[in-house]
Amino acid sequence: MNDHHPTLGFLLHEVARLLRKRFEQRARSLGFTRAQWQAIAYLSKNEGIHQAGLAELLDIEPITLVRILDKLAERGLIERRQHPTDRRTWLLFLKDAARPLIAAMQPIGEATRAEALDGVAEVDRDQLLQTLTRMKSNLMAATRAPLVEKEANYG
Amino acid sequence: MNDHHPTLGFLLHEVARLLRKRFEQRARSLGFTRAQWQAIAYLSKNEGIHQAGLAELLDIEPITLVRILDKLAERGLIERRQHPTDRRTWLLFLKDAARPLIAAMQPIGEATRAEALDGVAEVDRDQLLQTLTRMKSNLMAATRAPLVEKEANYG
DNA sequence: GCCTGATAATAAGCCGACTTATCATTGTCA
DNA sequence: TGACAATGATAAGTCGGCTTATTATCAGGC
Repeated sequence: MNDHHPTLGFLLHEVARLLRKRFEQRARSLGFTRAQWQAIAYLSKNEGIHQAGLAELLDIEPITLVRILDKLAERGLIERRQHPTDRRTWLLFLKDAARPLIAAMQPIGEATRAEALDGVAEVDRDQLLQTLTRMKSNLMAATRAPLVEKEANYG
Repeated sequence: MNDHHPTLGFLLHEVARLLRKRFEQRARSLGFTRAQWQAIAYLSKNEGIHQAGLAELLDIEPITLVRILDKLAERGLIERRQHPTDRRTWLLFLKDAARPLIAAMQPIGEATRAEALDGVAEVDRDQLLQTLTRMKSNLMAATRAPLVEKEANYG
């Protein structure tokens, strides 16, 4: 938190929030949310996956996914089927009702992205992706190895 | 949602979430959250502001701020005082208990940022800030002027 | 002076993220 | 083979966003 402009963290948080908000403004007419759409999108490329696996792909906690899937299942968009041998496990499948939605969502994502990146040069877009990807891997490494770290060691 | 790698929106969302999570891992010992810290930080530079004004600065909805302030007030970190003439309005002030926390938070923010940006060149950091700032203003403009737009006009 | 519209704060209720904990099941290995 | 650790799903409860709606109050115009 410097003088007047926010730090990188807050800025990133705000941009992500605005992007999400904008996406949802547009997607509302279709009647579901970014998180639901994301779950469907990933699932469409990985049918038959189990919940823990999908949560891993989405990089969210399993319990977060459970509730999203509950809603999608209620609405008849996905289906949980029993694993043939492991009775703890559910396998996930799209139902046909979900498929047209995938097609409908794509252009909304593209329009939102285009709007956000208006006036940003191609090279800078590439650079943005690169930098963010690096940050993501730094942070994933850091959050996994919780706190045996600089400040902990110094203290 | 392209083939295997996530779109910009999802990537941004993930990086922001990881950064937040990491910050909160570190700040937990101090006992408050990113949103609370952010409110305190902005407030420390704008004491005497009213709630609507602070919400505007933070770019969140007033009702979102109310709850954050409720918690901070419960813990004796901030104070709502009556406006001298306008009885609708509360003016916000930090209490002395909050001041040491500001000092404690700063290095946590810096450490988290440094960790996230490890291996990212100085120019690329600058570029990142610039691109994100541009995206933020694009999106703020877009979300304000809700939906009289491309897809709406074409339809 | 009074009505009407704007503004400040808040309530209610939804959503999706989290942590922590529980329960059933499975797999391992001594 | 039988105890125990690991794993899959879920529950409970918290947090911070949101939308929509309500209550007070203020400010202007007639």
